[in-house]
Amino acid sequence: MNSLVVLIGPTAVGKTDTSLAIAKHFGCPIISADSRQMYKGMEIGTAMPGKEELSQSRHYFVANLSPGDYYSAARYEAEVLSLLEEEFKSHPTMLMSGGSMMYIDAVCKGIDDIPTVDDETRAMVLAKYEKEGLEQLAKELRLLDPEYYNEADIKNPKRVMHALEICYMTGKPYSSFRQRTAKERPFNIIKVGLQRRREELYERINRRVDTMIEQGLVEEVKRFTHLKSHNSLNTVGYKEIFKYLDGEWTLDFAIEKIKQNTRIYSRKQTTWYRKDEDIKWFHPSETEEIIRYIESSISNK
RNA sequence: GGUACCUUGGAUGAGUGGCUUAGUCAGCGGUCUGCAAAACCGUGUACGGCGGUUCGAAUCCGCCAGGUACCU
Repeated sequence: MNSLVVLIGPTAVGKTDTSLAIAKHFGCPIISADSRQMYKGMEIGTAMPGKEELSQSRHYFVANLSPGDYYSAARYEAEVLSLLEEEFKSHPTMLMSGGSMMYIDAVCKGIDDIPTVDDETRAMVLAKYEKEGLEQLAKELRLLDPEYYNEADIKNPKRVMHALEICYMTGKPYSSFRQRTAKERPFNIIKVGLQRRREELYERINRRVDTMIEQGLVEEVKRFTHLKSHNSLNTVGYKEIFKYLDGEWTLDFAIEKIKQNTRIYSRKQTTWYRKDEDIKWFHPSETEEIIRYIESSISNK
C-alpha cells in the first residue's frame, strides 16, 4: 500500500530541512501543509522555503494563491487527495509537511461534506453580525439548530456565523451535515513530529524574526497595504507591521510583538499535537532515525 | 535641609473603611470540521515596611524606606 508521511512540528522548529532530507531519500515531491505559505508574495513573513530549497524537490501548495483568494481546509483536502492519487502512481511514498493542523487533519481524517457558503450569504450574515451583534445571532441559531447551539462555542463569532450561514443557505440545520467521523484513506499515514525544548524553540523564533526584518519584511508588508483586511494578511508578522506602518506602534515594539505572537502560535500548535497519539516525536537533528523509523513503518504495513 | 505628591500581582492600572480582593496584557492550560499564523474559552487572593485607630484598613493616623516635583 502507498504511504503518506506527514511531517508535523511547531513553527521555526526546522521542518524545511528535515522535509528536504526525507524527500531526497524517497525521491518524492513535498506537499506543503501551511495555510500561509500558500500565498504569493508572503515569502519573508511566512518563512517560505527559498529558491534553493524549492529547487531541490518539487513543492506543491507553495505560493499557489493570491492573498485575496478564498480558500479552506475542505478545498485543501480535495486537492491533496486528487494530487496524491496521481502522484502515488510514480511515488509509493509521499511527504506532506507543515504546521497547519486543521489542514493536516482534513487530509488525514477528512472533513464533512458541508456546502461552501456563497458570497451573498457570507456578506449577509456578516452584516447581520455587525448590526445586531453576536447575541442576536446566537438566539437565531438556537431556533434554527438547537442541537448545535448546545454544543457549540457560542461566544465565538466565527463559529456561530458559519453555522448560521449553512442554516440560511441550505434551510437545514448545520448539525445535520456534521457526521464527525474519520474517513478511511486508501493509503497509510505515518506521522512524524519535530520538537525542541521550549527555550531552544523560542531562541530560534526570536532569531528568525530578526532575520525577517533584515530581509525586508517591512517592505514586503507595505506591498499588501491594500489587502490589509483580508484574512490571509491577518497573520503574525503582518498584522504587527501594519500597526507600525499606521504609526500606532514603534518598529521595535512591533518586532517584539511578532516574536511574542509567534511564540504563542507555536504553543497553540503544540496544544493541538498533544491529543494526537499517532505522532512519533523526534528532535530535528535526528534525521537518520527519522528515516529509519519511516522505512520500518512502511515495511510493517 | 524644607514642602508636596506617589509606592497595588510579571507589566499596566482601577479601587479612599466592610458588600470574596476590577479590568487589560503577558505567562500557563485548553477548544477546534470551511479564510485556522484565525477565532474563542479557562486560570492569578497583589496592595512598600513597622506600629496604631477600628468590630473591621489596600483604603484613616504616625514613624521608617524608596521614588518624583518644587523650594532653600
